[in-house]
Amino acid sequence: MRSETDDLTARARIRNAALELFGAEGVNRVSLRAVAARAGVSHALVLHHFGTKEGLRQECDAYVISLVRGGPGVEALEDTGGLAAMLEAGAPVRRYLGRAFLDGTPAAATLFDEIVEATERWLEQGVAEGWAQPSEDPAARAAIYVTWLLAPLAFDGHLSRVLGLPDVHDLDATMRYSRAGIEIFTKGLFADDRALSAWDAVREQRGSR
Amino acid sequence: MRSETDDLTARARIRNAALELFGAEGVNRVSLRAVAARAGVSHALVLHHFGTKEGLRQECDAYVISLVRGGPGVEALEDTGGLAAMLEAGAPVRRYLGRAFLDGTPAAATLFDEIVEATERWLEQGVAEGWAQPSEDPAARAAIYVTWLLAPLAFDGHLSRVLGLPDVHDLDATMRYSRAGIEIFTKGLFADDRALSAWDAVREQRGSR
DNA sequence: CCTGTGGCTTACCATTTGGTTAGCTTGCTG
DNA sequence: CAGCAAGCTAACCAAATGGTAAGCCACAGG
Repeated sequence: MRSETDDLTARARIRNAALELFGAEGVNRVSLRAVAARAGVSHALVLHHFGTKEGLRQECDAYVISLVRGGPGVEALEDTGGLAAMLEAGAPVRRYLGRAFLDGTPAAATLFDEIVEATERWLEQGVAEGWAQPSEDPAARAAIYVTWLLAPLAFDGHLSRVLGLPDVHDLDATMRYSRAGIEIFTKGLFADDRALSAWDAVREQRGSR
Repeated sequence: MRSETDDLTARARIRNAALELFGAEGVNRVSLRAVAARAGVSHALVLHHFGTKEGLRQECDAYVISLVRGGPGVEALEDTGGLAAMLEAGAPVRRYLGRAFLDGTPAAATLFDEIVEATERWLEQGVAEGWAQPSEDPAARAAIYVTWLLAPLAFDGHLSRVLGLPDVHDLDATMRYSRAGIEIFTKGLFADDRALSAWDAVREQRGSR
């Protein structure tokens, strides 16, 4: 197993270093000098290759998004909404994606929209085929569903701490909490309609005000 | 309605300004000078009152957490896991809390743990009383449930954009997506066990490797 | 009237940040 | 070999940031 420092081009090394650091810390908490140091180059080289820090971020965005889109099969965005490909990607990429969605970069916003749209189509199909529950508000449901699948990426630290796991991005950790999620998606969480009724009561109350 | 700039003490004005800005942008993207400007004071006064930026953040943490804990009834953390109080708080407070969880401050971590623990007890009670589904892994389920309730706070921008709403923190917006969430919690998302079966298949496959 | 004391500001400082410039090295090509 | 382009660096810069020092100002109490 060769060291990453040896073989890759400096440009790729910088991109990878940025990917890891941006994903772990957030873009604005990471300085170009930190990226350069991790890549083993001078900080001026980062600018030489990417122009600005924003340029570097865009390169990371494009790279990661290309991984997700061109993942295991072009139909990735057609089944579980591209999220399968995302979850199969390496931990650094996953972390970076989570950060990107949180930071709200334009590229991430576009990707998010795509995923939600694909998910809505997918669920619509599921309803037609009978394996998904119908919904009063399919658009909102698709959006919420996507945010829920992304939630573990956003709250990784808390999840791992609470579950006593070393790192949520470990496959073991992913397995455990995804099981809990699928359980809810399959059986629901509530055994009766009281929450739904309560919500409707609130809606009515507000509507009559 | 008086302007906030008039009556409050400068200290409180600074705290409120910090709360808003930190919540909207994230702590490290906001400078002390920006906070000071919004509060209408010099940036040195911020330091005079709170010592350091970290001190200011801790004050915000403590203030917001006290709002959540001492919200509508001390039993807040006993029913829907303190999240009800959180959602009833004003938009700035909600935004700040979301950021705090994402930034992973120690105080936020403690609060998160409390909420998860309270939620687990609450669900346990629900199972005993028959209004909640049983779970194979109650701890993981409680943790996932909490992250799911927090997800809209984390992905507010994306949610509002996708749903065509001006601001997720508007009550109208909250109503809409929470309805979709409760729907899933009540009816589930999948109408059969195929996702659960697929997960178990993966587990078996991994276990035998 | 003096004398604090607390709220508050101006002026300053060291550090870090993203970004620029000039120049060095290496290797390819005419 | 000349020269030229690409990869790369050291040195530098202006701006912004968190933080400090000194002092102003109002007002309470002796």
